[in-house]
Amino acid sequence: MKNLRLATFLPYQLSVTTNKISDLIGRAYVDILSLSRAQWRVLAVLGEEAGLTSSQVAAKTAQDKVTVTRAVKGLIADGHVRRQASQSDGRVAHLNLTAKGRRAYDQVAPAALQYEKALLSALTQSERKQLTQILSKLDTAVAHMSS
Amino acid sequence: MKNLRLATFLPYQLSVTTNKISDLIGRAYVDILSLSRAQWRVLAVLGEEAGLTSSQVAAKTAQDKVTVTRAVKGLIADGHVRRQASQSDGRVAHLNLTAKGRRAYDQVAPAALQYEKALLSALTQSERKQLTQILSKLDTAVAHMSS
DNA sequence: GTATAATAGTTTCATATGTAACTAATTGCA
DNA sequence: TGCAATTAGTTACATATGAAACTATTATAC
Repeated sequence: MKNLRLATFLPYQLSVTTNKISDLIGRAYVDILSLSRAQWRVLAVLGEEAGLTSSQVAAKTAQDKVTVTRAVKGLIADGHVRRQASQSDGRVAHLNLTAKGRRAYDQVAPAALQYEKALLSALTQSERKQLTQILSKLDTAVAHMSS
Repeated sequence: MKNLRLATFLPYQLSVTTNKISDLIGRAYVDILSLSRAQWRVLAVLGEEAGLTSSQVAAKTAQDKVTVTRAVKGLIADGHVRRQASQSDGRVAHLNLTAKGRRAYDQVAPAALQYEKALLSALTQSERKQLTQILSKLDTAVAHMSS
């Protein structure tokens, strides 16, 4: 078996590059809006689709339900999100952006897309396709390995 | 400008897939050795190269110096690492694996490589090359964007 | 040569995180 | 119907994290 060298170890490379990108983009919502990454993700999915429940948000953002609970608590406290009890199921509540939340979303989403665009401009069209496909394959592989 | 959709947003995809992989591999050293990810990274670079200083470890593992301080403290406490003051520079200390640390490294490194191998087997040879190259390009791009 | 700046590393503080235990509501099924 | 098993969501706990302030040492400038 070949030796382990961190610098060429795929999971490490992925982690380092991903964290750099996350940190960079994180500034957009941390600096501008004082939102945590978890909160920004909640905002983002609610901006796409209104009325999601906490569990749905957790699934869509790939975050722990505890993380979502806390993020939502903060977002409600500062008026970005409104919670509305479900009529049909007493356990769940639907979450929606307030006008303030919508403004925050409309302010940060373009900045995020701008970052993505800048990153993607470093890649050829073919590389972009490849990357998406590779990530999808890795995702499938890791899912199999976890079970 | 197109709309933001989290599911197809590259930084998000990268983050989700990377975290899944990190969590999976993390089990190898968390479960087997009760090491944190930060500690494992320190162990890994010291396993490759002996006598590194804390700063060098921080640079090589892409971790904050505070994180390294704490990881090293733990590793010294449970006997995986030994610290040795530098003769030439009173500020720094050189870090080395103890015999126990070496054994831990020798035990976990193959497991980590095994995981990497399994992941890479989901990709074609060409995709593996592409991925490394793409990550490197993204890394360069994000470095430029940060400054 | 001495004062200033820079570097290595640690500690403090405030916050973020995941696991597990918990409450409340709903579903499944006998 | 009625009770066990699920599910949604929260709380409690232990631990992890980064920013900033701090100490000690070395390098730089004059």
